[in-house]
Amino acid sequence: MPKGSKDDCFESLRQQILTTALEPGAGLDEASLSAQYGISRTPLREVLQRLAGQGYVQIESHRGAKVASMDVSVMRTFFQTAPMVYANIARLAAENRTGPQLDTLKEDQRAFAQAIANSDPTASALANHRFHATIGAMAQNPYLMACLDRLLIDHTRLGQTFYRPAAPAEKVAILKAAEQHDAMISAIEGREPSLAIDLTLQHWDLSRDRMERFVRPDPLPVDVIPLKDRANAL
Amino acid sequence: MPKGSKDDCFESLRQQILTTALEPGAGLDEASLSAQYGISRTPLREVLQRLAGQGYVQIESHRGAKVASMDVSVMRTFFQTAPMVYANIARLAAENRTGPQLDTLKEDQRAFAQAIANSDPTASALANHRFHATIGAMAQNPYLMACLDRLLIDHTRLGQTFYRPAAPAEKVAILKAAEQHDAMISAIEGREPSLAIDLTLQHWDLSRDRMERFVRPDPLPVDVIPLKDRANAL
DNA sequence: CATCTTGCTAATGTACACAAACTGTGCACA
DNA sequence: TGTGCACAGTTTGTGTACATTAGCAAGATG
Repeated sequence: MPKGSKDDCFESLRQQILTTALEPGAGLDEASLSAQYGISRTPLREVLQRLAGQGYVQIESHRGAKVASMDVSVMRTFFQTAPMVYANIARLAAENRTGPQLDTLKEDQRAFAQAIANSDPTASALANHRFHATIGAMAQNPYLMACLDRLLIDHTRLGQTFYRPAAPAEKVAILKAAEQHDAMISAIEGREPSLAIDLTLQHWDLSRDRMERFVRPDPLPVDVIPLKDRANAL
Repeated sequence: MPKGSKDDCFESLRQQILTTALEPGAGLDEASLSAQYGISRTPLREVLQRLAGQGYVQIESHRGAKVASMDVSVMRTFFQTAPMVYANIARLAAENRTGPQLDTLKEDQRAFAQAIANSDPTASALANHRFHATIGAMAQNPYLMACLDRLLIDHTRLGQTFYRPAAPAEKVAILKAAEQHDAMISAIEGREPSLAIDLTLQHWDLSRDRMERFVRPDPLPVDVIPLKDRANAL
């Protein structure tokens, strides 16, 4: 799909990484990517370097670029760090948000609701990502924003890898998440920092529980096998 | 000074930015820089992009690169954010530090003390930067590290702009800072997170007071002008 | 006289060719 | 049979020429 635009390439790669269409650790070949997007290797390399600067990819000298990995040690750190940063971002967003930013946030939420209605998990994940990135922008804090960006990358990717399309609880959870978004919008619009923090932490708990349930699912019932068969097994 | 190495160029620009030899907002011309460091424009652009990724410079499309600015709104955010991040980094560093990292930290502190002994403010600022960056590495938290990196850039630059070589209090303060570094090393070595946090916050208070004193100095004595002259003025 | 248009200039952005480095394979030798 | 080395192939890094764009200044036009 030759498009010719560098920004298109950047966005495409970014979204593919967020949706794990490009899996963590996947190699990114300059030649094939530049051919794929119809741009030369020079601007493609710039795209990769920008992605590396924001934590999407890792570049090793003479070994090319890889999608940022997500091993267990990173996950541990993620769960340790996210709530603190999210809470502080929420506080600052409630204090510093501007009118246009609030409009953007509501638009993000509309897109999120639409994606849920369409039962499109990829689109909803990306819309959710944008929603939280917009809250980050409201905080007007470039330092925390650098941290938040990286957290959101891994959060969105974890949400994808832990997504179970078949589970009915999944649908309930995402609808509840959408409700929480609405409440967060109200808190930010009403400039209520402490409420925004509380709602954000509740939102985090929901997301964390969803992921934990995936790692440590409900054990299978032990008495599925009838007693008579159990006797036979012995 | 043609050196031929890309990393040299990166380090040189980085240090010049940290020491404000390149002032915030200063334009960075590709052609002259590539000539200066004896590398072609392509690798130089990569250097600038890497610097942009870490927050040292800002790149605008078709307008080239500038040293990251430091306006008042950024400063406000800096003072708001730094203590929280520093404290959390200190806690994690005390919990997660490794032996080799501790050696590096002690080496950084030696270099800092040496720079103080030599009365070299530029070298001591860079050594101090490395000291705190090493503590950041100990925390093993890539999310907070991204935040810390940006904070340290501005912290080091603020320290430079607020430096008064003539003030005797300055010498006292930097010696006290060195003592605090030693205490922090002990706390990290002894794996005492809460102590590390306390010491870090004390260290922050010292640094903040130094900078505040610069902005809001002690008022000049009002009775310097003898009374008789004052009568004449009327 | 003010404002808009238009062309020039100096910078950044792109493409491509060449150089350097890493990886894997095959062969020789212990 | 196992180990080490050398070479080839592939991929990344660099240099250079060319294309494109933003900013500015001069001129035309209302």
